[in-house]
Amino acid sequence: MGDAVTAVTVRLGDAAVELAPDASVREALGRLGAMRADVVAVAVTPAGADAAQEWDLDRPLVEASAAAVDVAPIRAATPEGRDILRHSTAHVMAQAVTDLFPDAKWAIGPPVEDGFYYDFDVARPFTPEDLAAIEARMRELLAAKQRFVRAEVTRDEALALFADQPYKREIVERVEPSEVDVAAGRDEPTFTVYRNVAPDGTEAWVDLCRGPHLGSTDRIPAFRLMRTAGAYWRGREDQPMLQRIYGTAWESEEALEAHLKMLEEARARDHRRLGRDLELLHLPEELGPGLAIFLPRGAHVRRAMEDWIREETLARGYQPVYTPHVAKEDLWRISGHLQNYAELMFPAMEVEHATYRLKPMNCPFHVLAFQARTRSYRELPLRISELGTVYRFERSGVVNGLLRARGFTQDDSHIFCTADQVVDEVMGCITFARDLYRAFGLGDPSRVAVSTRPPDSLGSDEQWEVAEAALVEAATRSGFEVEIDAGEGAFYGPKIDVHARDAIGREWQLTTIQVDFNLPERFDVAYVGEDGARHRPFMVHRALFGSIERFFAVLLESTNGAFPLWLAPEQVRVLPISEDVLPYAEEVRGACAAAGLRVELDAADDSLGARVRRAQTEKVPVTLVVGGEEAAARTVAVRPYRGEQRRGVPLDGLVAELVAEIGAGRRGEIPPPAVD
RNA sequence: GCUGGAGUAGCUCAGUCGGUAGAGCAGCCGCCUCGUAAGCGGCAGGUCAGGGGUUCGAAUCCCCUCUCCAGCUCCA
Repeated sequence: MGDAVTAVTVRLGDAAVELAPDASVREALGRLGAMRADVVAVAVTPAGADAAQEWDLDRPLVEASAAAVDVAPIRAATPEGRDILRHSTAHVMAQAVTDLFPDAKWAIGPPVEDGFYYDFDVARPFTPEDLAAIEARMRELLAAKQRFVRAEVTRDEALALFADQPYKREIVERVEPSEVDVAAGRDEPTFTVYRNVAPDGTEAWVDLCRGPHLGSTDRIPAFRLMRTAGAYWRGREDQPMLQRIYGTAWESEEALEAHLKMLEEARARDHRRLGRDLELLHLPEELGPGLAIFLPRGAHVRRAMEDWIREETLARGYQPVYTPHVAKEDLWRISGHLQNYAELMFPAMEVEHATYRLKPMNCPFHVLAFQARTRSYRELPLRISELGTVYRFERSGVVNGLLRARGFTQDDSHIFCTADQVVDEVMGCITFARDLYRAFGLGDPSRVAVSTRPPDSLGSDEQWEVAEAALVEAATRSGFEVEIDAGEGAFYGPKIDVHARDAIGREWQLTTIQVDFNLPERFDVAYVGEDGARHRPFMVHRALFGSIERFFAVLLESTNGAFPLWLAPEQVRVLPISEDVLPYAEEVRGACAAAGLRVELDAADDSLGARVRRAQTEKVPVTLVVGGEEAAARTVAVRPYRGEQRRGVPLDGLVAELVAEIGAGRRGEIPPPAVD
């Protein structure tokens, strides 16, 4: 390094070309036949380096400080390419904001999933009219064909350049020298800035940025400003609130349109809308935010979920308990919830000189169940389980239908076990979670993450280390690649979160498995060991659905309300073609009901077409149309929600078929259907 | 909790300059007796989120509160 390089060999796959050091990577790609209009940047790997760097197209080869480099074009329609495109669009937006609001101070403007944002400190929040004006100004800047020009500066130069930009100065001041800087013998980091240069050579704007960027502003094919939002500087509540503008940018108008259409569809999939339209849920204002009523159709689905988990829980050796919804404050003081969790608990209720609290968690009750009598090591592992409804006073801004509620039900279990049983027990929970995801059509877990010790937490270092290691071992031995979410554990112990991906690709955290060493200590929980002495058990807490309500909402949005047969609130609908076949239609309904199917007869005074339409829009999995032909032959015409119609299907055979499908569905043997 | 946006019939939405509210769907009643995604006609349905203010007059303008949405923060 540092030696004068006279020529650089540039390789792309099998092709190679030798160029002068001052040639740009753009030129190199051109010579290699890999330059296209949609190439936004270049992945450059200097010989000997183990990772590629993203470079601007106009950056000269000499800056690689290597005699040979590997290059690969980064195209707009790739995740990396879109990030660059969006990052550049964020810069253009900041320039437009500065043009329209000269006093605006800039914070950060990164690409994010599906778009970008930029945070500003401005005198007043942006209005929708401001957004339209900013977007219009951005279109002028795109047409102005400003080039993005990269430059390296020192810390002092950067501080001088952004003398009137306090947030940029703060960023500059906080940066430590990177590994690259250290390797190059620099004790100060190098900063990069990007100047926006107009075709006439004048500098229109400059921003601190790691890059890379597009060659020029007219290379942004399609963008849209989406919305404004408040956001704390550096994401901390004690910091000033900035005004954030979200936008999105894409490689083509078509891609932008497709994205906007997808957003529209996601809105239509909202569980609150589906819950209302399909008469599953009722979220009236009279109840209060974060509280829900399950209407009969929703209740049928929920019961199917609850029946499944109850049966499986018993089959896997858990003991059921029932516990109350409130308890005296003393209990919450012993458990530590009043000290550590008070802001999430509903306020106290005074009753006959005693103070009661709604339960935010089921754990203390399960501990009391364990302590109902002296426990022997022979009883361990003891798995205590219930569907326990808890109430948490969530801050008003975070409540979100069933996904984030103030009252919700956990399929909650606490496993009391010895140290050497922990790994097996946690593995059992992970396997259980996998089986549950499969049965409910979510496929296998998409992500398994162990959350480690957070800053404010109870317990000793040794306890945490042992428990974290046990969780990692259990997840690994269950066949999952474990990710570590550092510092994300609960205050009372580390946890494993099991995530699933829904039908439209969104990831949800559902199952949580936690080790709790707080409660056993606080309640002085003990069992009598083989040696006759008292021993402290480990306590593993797990909720597989997470929350029944939340899982229900995820399932509803994932299936778009078209539940698999075994979960559907109404599994079969019978439609008589005319009044004279009503007796046979009744018979069909009766045959289904006798087999345990949830079935309705729609003999309303509407045309068959209207009733078929109603059955389809209500997403009933199986519609049976019966007329004279069917009555005579004791068959049905089957119209499934998805798939082909079948006529002349024998009634008995169909009922057996549906019963078999329900069994298979419950056992997780039916793969999820195509996206509805 | 914080920032912005919104709240009109069960649902989706219109309502101009401040002049006391309308459509489609759903519901109810009647006609039609029907072969696979909307047959026809009629009726009823509103404290315009709630409260206060300005005004001769408020869905419309102002203030407060509640709720919802999008974020931030937080989380199952």
